[in-house]
Amino acid sequence: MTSVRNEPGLRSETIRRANLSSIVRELHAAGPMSRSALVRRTGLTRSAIRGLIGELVAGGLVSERRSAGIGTPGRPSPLVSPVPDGAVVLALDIEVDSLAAALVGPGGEILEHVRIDRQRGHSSLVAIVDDLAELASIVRSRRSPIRPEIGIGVAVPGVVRRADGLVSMAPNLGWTDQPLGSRLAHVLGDEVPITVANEADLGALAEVRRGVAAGADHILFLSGEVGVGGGLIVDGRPFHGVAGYGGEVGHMPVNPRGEVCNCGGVGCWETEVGAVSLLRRAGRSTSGGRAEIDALLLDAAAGAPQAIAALDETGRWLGVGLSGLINILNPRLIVFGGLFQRIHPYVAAIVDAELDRHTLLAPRRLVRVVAGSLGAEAPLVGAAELALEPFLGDPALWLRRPEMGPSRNSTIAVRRVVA
Amino acid sequence: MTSVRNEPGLRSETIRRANLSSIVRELHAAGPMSRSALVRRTGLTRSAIRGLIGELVAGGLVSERRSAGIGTPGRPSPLVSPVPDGAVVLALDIEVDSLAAALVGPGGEILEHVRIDRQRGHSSLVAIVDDLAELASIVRSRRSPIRPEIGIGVAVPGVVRRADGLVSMAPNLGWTDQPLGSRLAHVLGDEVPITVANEADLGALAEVRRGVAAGADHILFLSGEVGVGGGLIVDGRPFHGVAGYGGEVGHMPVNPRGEVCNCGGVGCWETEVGAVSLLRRAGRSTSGGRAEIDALLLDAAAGAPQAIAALDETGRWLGVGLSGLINILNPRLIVFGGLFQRIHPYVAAIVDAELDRHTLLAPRRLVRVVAGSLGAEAPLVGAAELALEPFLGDPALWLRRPEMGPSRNSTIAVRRVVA
DNA sequence: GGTCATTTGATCAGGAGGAACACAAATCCC
DNA sequence: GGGATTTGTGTTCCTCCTGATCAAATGACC
Repeated sequence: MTSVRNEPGLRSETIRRANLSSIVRELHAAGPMSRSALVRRTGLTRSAIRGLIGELVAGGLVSERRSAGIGTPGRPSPLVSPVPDGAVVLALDIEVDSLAAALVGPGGEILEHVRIDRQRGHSSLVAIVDDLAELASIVRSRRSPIRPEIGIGVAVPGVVRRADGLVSMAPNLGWTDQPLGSRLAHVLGDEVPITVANEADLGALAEVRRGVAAGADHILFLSGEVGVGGGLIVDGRPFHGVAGYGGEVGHMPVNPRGEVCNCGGVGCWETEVGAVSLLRRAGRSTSGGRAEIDALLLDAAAGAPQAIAALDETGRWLGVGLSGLINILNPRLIVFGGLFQRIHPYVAAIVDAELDRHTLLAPRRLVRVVAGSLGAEAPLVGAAELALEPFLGDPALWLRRPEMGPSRNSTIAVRRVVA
Repeated sequence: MTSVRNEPGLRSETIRRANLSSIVRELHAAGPMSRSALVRRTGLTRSAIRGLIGELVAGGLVSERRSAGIGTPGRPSPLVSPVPDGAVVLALDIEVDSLAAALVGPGGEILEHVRIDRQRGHSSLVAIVDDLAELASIVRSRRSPIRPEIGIGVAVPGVVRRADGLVSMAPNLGWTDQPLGSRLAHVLGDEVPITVANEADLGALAEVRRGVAAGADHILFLSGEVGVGGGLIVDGRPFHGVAGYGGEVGHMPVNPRGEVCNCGGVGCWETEVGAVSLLRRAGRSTSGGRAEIDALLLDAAAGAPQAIAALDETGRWLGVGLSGLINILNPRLIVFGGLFQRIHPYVAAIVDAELDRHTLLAPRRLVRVVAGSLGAEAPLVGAAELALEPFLGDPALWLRRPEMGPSRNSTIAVRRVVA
């Protein structure tokens, strides 16, 4: 039931904000383009674009310069570009075996980037946050002086409550109900909004903004090393259920006679398709991490039967689980990230065959399974996009007023006195 | 990647349309209310509401009348109501064992309603469409003269392509790739838009608009007799993947050693939780349909062990499958419809217990499982809501102009001649 | 190199739409 | 019956986009 809203109704200002947003989004998505291209892509008139661009230029968010002549008749249209320093975000990424920080500018340009290895296994919240803070100061110092970031985005391999960045569960870090968001705010300062999200959700966002899924409306991103995570883009927007817990496809039950999962359930999908089961099937140490997987893939490439059989079996279970997800979600694209991106060449054929067997015909025809294009940096890129989102949605909030002109609202109403 | 759009950019008119829409939506959702209540709920000013209501009144879509005094000081605010004939839709419902038609007015008021029994089993597209046409003419004749409906919504127990109403698969009707949409347009006329959708999708829409889930943002509606269907509401809007095929939760794989499903797969959820498995577990005829289920429930209520055991087993599988869905979707509410609504009292406790076992803690805490409130009419109600949606989204398109005033755009520009 | 077509920027009037304000009307309370 | 309160009414103002017109800059062509 709709109730009282605190926001005011739509008014002229809403239009302006939305139109500014659509210009900034176009530039962010497709890079610098001519003013006339913006006219075509936004549907606004030349006059309107002119006014809006003027405001963005005055506000220091975009710049115009003469475009190099490109052989078309007519008056040349100036090239509009985002100003590199216009809106910079800090992206942080907590992975099972590494930590990373980056400064990212509008258009997704990575200005600075640091990644350090991390011991696999459990670490305290405080220790990780301190390490992240150090990485942040490193990338910041490389680019000083810089205006403060407009937002901070953080990727975590765990279940995250969006509202405050509480990490409800992160088995690979050994975390339960750890207040990552507030701890980060404590260390990094609370002037800048900090948004924490699941790494798979951010991988999905990254691939749909800057990767193979660019511009797709409905995608499912699958990521995982030990655990298996899913990220959903629905109608072009990130999906995350009621509290941000959505997308935990790893704990979909697929095999009631399967193994016990570390979530407490039995036969969860991730017990069949995760790195551990793949390594065990191949007869390898399950504690080796990424190097062990790489060795397995080398074996498979060389034709080792046990390696190939292990990948086939994992591929079959991937197909079984994905079938259910495709039936439920009817996505246009499934993007393999993380571990799955690396094994994609080896399992793609089997996955497709399983999909043919288990998926309803209609949604099957529409979906494709592809490897991601961003590799290990997908969550970091997604974290930047997440932090940038408020800016893209309403850039007017970040317009620096050139000078505060005298208020024109000085009309003094004359009170009429009635007898 | 964003591309050239055909729509113009946002302008003043967009604002007006959106504000008209929000007024009409409020009235549709919450029923008649005072003008001042609309001011509070839309966030618009009194001036704006005045103008907008005036336009809607002049256009014949709403009416104002003095409200009965209700004991509050201040000038009384007139009650704004949708005009019953303002926007009427025709809703059609194809069920396994019945067909229905209804005329539904704004506010969801059912003006006329007919439902007839149907032989369970396969029927040709042509025969069913002819029957629906007859039902349509019956409800129409009961309310003549009436202006033509503004839309027709159709519920089908099958997989439907939204774009043209092609029924890709409807096992219970024996349909494969049947062009229901175009056939209906052929018989009912193509002046009025016809939208066909899956019955579970429409059940979800019905429950979120007029049922237990009123106003919830994220819900999963579960429906089914023979097959099992799911309907999703995501962020308050119906979800239906790329082509409308989303929500087919019945074919989620849950038991690789289970039975063969009529989709060709093995161990689909619906082979474990559908009516057939329930009846078989209870040792009853699996061809009996609804009456057989009712008898089973009577037995269970009387304490018959086999009936109770069968319901328990179905409840366990319900819980297992729902756990996966909750982990993936993080919904606020799961609404049991159709068969599941009827068995809800008998399985609720077991389902909850299974959810406690299999669902991740964080999303588990936020979700509730409830019985639907619309019973067998949920798909029909949803079909009406679906047909009404274009009207709610932009009521300005249905404003009847009282009289066409002389165009004021008669400014004749003087062409300046330059030397 | 000049001319013309074409495309696009610049400028300005116009219109649409909501906000803000003052005032009037209608109701309740005392 | 007077006052407080709430809400409708009417007017003015501001914001923002559109559309028309002119000017500028470029390519194509002779």
